[in-house]
Amino acid sequence: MPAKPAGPTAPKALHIANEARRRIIEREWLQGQRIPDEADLAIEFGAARATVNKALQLLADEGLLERRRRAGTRVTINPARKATLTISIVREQVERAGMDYGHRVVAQRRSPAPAKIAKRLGLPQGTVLLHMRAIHYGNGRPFQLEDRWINLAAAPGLEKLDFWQLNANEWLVQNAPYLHAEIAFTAANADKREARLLQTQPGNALLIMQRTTWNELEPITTVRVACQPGYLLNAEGGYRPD
Amino acid sequence: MPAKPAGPTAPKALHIANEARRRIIEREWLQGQRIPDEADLAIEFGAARATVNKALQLLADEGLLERRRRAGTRVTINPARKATLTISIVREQVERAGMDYGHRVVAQRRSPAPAKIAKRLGLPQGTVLLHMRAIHYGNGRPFQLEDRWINLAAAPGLEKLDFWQLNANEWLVQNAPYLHAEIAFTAANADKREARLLQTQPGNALLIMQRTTWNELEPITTVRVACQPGYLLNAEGGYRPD
DNA sequence: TAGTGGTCTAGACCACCAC
DNA sequence: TGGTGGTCTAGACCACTAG
Repeated sequence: MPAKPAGPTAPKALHIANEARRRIIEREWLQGQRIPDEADLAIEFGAARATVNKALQLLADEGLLERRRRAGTRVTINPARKATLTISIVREQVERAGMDYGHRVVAQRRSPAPAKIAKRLGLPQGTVLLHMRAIHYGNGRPFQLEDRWINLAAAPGLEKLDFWQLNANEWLVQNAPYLHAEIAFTAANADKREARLLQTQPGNALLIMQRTTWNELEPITTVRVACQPGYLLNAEGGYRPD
Repeated sequence: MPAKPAGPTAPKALHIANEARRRIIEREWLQGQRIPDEADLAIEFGAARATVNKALQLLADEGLLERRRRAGTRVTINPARKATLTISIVREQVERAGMDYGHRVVAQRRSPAPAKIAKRLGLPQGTVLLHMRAIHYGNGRPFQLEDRWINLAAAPGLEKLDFWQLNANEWLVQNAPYLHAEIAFTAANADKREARLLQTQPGNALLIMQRTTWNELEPITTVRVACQPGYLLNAEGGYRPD
């Protein structure tokens, strides 16, 4: 008899994952210890092995389990805490906060890449890039400063656009999907220009987000975003609730 | 004839995912457009529908596709860029950087929760918590400052421990697994005490990481970590390479 | 109400590696 | 070399919702 009903509406794999998580948290399965193998758990939960596999892979992705062929599945001793940052386009961030969005281009010109930028992109120093700086506003107050370098070769069609009006951020998201990205965060003291543009004082601590993206062949763009003082970047961590 | 060989060693689902990603990136499948349904793709790739499903779910998790029953699968218009932060225990971070790890507890005492902390934990103001501050060192130089509040009720066995010697961070990771976590980043200017402890100047911009964790019943701990000036936090973004 | 994704099952073969 | 996880298949039923 093939295919039993897939459960009322509660994904069985999730149920198994949650139950396994409970056992780990309540120390029924101890750190470093082996847990029963997939076949046994399949019997216990009355599920197919594939379903148990899906559940355990979920926990392994979360870092709670370590799985190896032949060696079995063990509870991780020092689980790394994983968090997922969802970085949407600035406009959506601002609008989600219930503010009116605006943006203004401060500078835009072709310019040979400085050593630092060239290195970050992996391009020869002096390669001509499009350099632009813009301010994103929420309710008329500066929200983020954007300092972006764009590899013209990787963004066909971009030369013709008028970024004085268009939003480079959104154009790139929509027109130059990336394959690989590097993201880093740091803090910096606002310099005079940043302070002026953000309408704050020089020296104030700013959260800096630095992103570089590549397609399969070449770098697309690198951007340094300086957030307004006090900006709190939230990430989602932990596991989904039962 | 059941079960064909699972492919030489190349997971077929990954191959399909990569090919689909290529089609998106190279605009063969346009933003907002519907892509063929699972059954058709299964035929095209000579795979079972379950395999195609796995591949497309992967892309949906990455934010490249939006899938809805009956409506089909569409290419996301403004894909949110997702990044995964892997936050391991400080000692591992330091050691991975090739430095010697050390840590020193600066203060430790029971104390009623200040309003701000109580609110963050969702506990009544004045609840007695364990408050501790510690410095983590790399090669003898301050690496991170940790300011932690622990809910004693959620960490049984903790009262008896000697945190002047033990590493609270690691003890908690090993003994009080959390179910839910909130993580946030911001920047702050070092105050005098922070500057002294980090051996830097007051006013310097510090990257601040603020984490709070809960088990299924109650908050466990909240911690504010101040990183040394110039600290760069790397996240992993984008998609896995082909 | 019919088309699409979501999920499960039973069986199978394979890769890996601890023993 | 055998036990364990990794993956695939073919078939099935169900949930959701666009038309």
